[in-house]
Amino acid sequence: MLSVQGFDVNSLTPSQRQAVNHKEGALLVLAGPGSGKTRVITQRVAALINSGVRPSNICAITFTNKAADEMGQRIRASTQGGYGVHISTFHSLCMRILRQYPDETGIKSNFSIYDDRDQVSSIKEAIKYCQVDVTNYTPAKMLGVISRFKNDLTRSGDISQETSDYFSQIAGRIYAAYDKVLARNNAMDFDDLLLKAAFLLQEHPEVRQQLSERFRYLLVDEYQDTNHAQYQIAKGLALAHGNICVTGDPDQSIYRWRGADIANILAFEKDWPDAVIVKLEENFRSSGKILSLADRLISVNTKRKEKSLIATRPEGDDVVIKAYDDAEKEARGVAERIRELIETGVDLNEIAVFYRVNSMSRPIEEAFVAEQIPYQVVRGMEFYSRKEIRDVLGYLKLIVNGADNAAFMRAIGTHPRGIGKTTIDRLAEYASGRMISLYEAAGAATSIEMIAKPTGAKLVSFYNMIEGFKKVADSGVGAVIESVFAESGLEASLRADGEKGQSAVENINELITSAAKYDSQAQEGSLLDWLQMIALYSDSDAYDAEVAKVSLMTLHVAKGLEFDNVLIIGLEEGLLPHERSSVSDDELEEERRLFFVGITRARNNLNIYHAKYRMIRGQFLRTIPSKFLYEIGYNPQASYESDFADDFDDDDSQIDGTSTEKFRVNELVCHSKFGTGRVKEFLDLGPNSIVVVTFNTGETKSLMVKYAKLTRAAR
DNA sequence: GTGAATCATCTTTTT
DNA sequence: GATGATTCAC
Repeated sequence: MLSVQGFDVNSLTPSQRQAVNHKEGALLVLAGPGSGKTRVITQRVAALINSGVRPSNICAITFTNKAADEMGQRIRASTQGGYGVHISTFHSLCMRILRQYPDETGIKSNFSIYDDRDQVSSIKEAIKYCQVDVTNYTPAKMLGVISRFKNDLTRSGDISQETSDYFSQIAGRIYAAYDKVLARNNAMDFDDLLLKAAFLLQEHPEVRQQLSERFRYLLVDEYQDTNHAQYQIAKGLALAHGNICVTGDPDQSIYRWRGADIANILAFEKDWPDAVIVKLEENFRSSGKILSLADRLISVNTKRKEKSLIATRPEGDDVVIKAYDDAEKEARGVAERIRELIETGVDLNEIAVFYRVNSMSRPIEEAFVAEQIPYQVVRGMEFYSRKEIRDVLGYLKLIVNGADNAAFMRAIGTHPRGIGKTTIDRLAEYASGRMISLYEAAGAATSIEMIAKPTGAKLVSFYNMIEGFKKVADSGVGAVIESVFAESGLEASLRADGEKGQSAVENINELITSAAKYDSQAQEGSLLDWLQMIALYSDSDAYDAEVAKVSLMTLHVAKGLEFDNVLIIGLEEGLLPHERSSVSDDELEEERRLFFVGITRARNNLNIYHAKYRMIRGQFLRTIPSKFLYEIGYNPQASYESDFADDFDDDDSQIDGTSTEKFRVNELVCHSKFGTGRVKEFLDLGPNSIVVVTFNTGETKSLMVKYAKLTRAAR
């Protein structure tokens, strides 16, 4: 009855059937969690194919590569010849489009795709070039600003140097400089893929025409998490025929910080006035008790279209909510709970642990190791961001794209080779003077006056080595990596590095194996194709749902997945909701949706934990239970008071021997870390009094008086 | 000029 | 508590 995998049309609800059978024109599927949304999309694609539409005329866009793979498998399972359907993420689709139209965009198709670390080094260069105060314009901040510009399809030239405020002017200049750095390196960041594709469609009607002839039916999953650029791309692709189907749930929008705009759902009805709207409100996934908890939580959000969650399953087990003393005990509690579940015959791959930030996986992992519970951490880019892997990729990117200075720096710095900072600085000076890449400059290094002849010879031999690799590149990706690894000196340097080097060697061997696999599967895969593919491939895509292991992941990664048993940890103020997101009501509502997403992943069994103390930035701090706990109808205070004294009173006096002070509202205070601030609220709880302070940095923090070491500001 | 060692900084979420 | 920038010793 619950089988979401099944494809028996007769088992569809009337709404689902309506969505599947609506083949021409615009369709908006508003679907709650567990409503069989992905099933509807998949079946709709199958229905299109079975009614005679050529698979290659269908384009389905998913949120992750993993989701794309799964959808592909399901479509192939339920159709004959479902192979030609284009299924990918927005980013992968845009990459392909950009490679297809180099003349229209002026982008050479061997571009590098920059990940976050390449971006940081590029933005640093841009900031330096602009000669602005580094403390006000930090790399992370500027990358965030630029990313928002790009996602809103604002180009650096669009930012007025006259009418904008001072910060925007500077940001605009840094944005322009950053663009120049990327262009010089023949590189694109993730946002560029979207932005350039969006403008390609906007400014070249003939391209738009060709693409809408190719993709006569467009489907977009997780539409609530599309940003403006993605919205324009989808609109542009469907403009000619209007066959566009999108599915989404505003209550599951958790990427607002990345530019996702729920307004896209509202705009859909305006853009496509004839759009049919289908609502899927029945939930086939979660037990009644889990669902009513989720409903209670999400109802607190005020900026939301009222939508009901209709349970179709029995009430089920009680949701377990528990407090532990600290993160270690919480982790042990998780492990114990999982042991219990295993004893009742639960499969390991039907258990997942969710948390707000990646660093929270560590105590859990330690507990699992101690308890011998097999697990997999599903993380963003774990494998490809390993140092040794990035080193190898540096060489490979340089082989494909000699203009990529970041790749040059990475490759030349993998291990000591007698070329140091001074030489690189001089090389960079020479290269920028002649408007050539570092790589080209290295090839001519012996004729650079500032560089000593023996050092210059080393640079030239590095250049010749890379040139040599180019010849190997035709014989397959695996082969290139093998020769790069052996001949660059990287292998020798790692092998001389003991145990640590040994594991690095193993990782690179794993890379070679996967590349060789790619060689044998891809029909005409080149090194360039492979590089651009893995740049958009994250480790969460490698997550294996079949393997007998418990899954650990952030709440963001959990979106779109489901498990029989779910454990969510760290329900504490500052963590969930996260302190960086608690500034505005909108952000708080997004945190609430994030928790909602986590809860609604669970089919049968849900466990929610929080710790009374947690190590934050190296400090052991007493926590405040998350307001979300109260919102789901649970009073954490009781568990806090009961055993607080036994466990911690002794330590308390050692942490801070001073007696509890009483602060008045509006009083000026000083904190060793956060600086000065003004008391906003004082909760007199005797020795456990809490003071809420708005600091001059703009942050508002709730602090336990006895730990915070607040002093009254003299004045 | 190079490479190791120390010091300081910051710490959300992801394609 | 990791990563990067800077200093320091050869």
